[in-house]
Amino acid sequence: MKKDIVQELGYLCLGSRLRRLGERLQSDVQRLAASHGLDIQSAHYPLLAAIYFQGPLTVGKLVETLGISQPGVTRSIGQLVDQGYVKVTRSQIDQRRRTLSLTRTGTALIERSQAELWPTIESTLSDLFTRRTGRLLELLDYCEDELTKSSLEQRVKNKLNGTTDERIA
Amino acid sequence: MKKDIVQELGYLCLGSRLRRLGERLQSDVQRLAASHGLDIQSAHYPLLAAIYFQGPLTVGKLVETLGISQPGVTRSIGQLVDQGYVKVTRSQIDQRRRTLSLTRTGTALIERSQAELWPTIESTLSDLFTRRTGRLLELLDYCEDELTKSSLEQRVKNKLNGTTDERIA
DNA sequence: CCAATATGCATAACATGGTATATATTAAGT
DNA sequence: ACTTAATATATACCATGTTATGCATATTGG
Repeated sequence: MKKDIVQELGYLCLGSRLRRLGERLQSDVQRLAASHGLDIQSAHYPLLAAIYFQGPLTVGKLVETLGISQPGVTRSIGQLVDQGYVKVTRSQIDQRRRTLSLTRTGTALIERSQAELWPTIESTLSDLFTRRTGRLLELLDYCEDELTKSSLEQRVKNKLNGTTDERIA
Repeated sequence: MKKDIVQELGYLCLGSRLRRLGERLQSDVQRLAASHGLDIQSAHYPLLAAIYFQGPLTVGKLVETLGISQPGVTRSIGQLVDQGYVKVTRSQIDQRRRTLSLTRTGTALIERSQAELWPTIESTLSDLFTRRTGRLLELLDYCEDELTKSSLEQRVKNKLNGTTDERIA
């Protein structure tokens, strides 16, 4: 690997590296979902899952549950409503509150994802990220290199095909 | 801590969590810089540092060195030129290439940052992130909680004031 | 030498996060 | 009851990353 500068700067590049690694994983998950015919942005999974597992929630509860900013939740919910996965009802007792629940389509999406996709992703990432090193930077180096050699998407597909390929993973 | 859902979903939330943790660190570093009178976006440090340590570079070389996309580099460089930290010269031999070097102001900015800011950030983050756990998710839980209790910014300031406060750090 | 390809950078459009602030509704204090 | 404060959500705008694509300049093959 090159990027001597990144390694030399060490923790000073940590913010940018974490961010980019996160974006990379998000887009891999999204591509995987797409290849299963699941039309979803991976960043929306946490919202849908929270509603699925905890039942109807308000925007504020979602913010609390997920630790994302309120405007972020509001926008994501807007998109999910447009896509028909979430429906909104204004509370009768408090007209400010908007209660969010899954539509039939939304529920189906989550159930299919949970059955077909999540376990493999979970297991692949767990393999990749569970490493003996306690030093984050080394773990980060390792994971970035590995994901460059073979993306999460590729790894998941290999796993599904039984091509476990331990030489790479 | 709440966020049971985030913990329950595990690696499925990893992308979003890494990304947001990264953004948080970036903005803390930026606030720290500002409080030292250093007018810089923290995401630009890697670019400036690369030019500082390796001498004048083209856009393409920066892309290679940092592992960031070319449009990302182009935009950041544009801002750094506007701020007067970087100057651009078109290569005589190849008119497509743009060579980037630091201005006097840019060099001063890096040298002051290196002297006054980077070592403390490095050491604070190293303390925080060097933990015995090999499981990334546990490390992530730990770091998110700790940074919620006391931000990187606060920790660095404590460190500079000798308020080491090992109970929190 | 000229057409075709390759290279280096720029531009456009999007994704996903953030903060600051506006608006609407409810709750509270006098 | 009526002003004021608090709460829930929405809107506007910014930061930093990404792909996809355009355009100018270099290089190469016939």
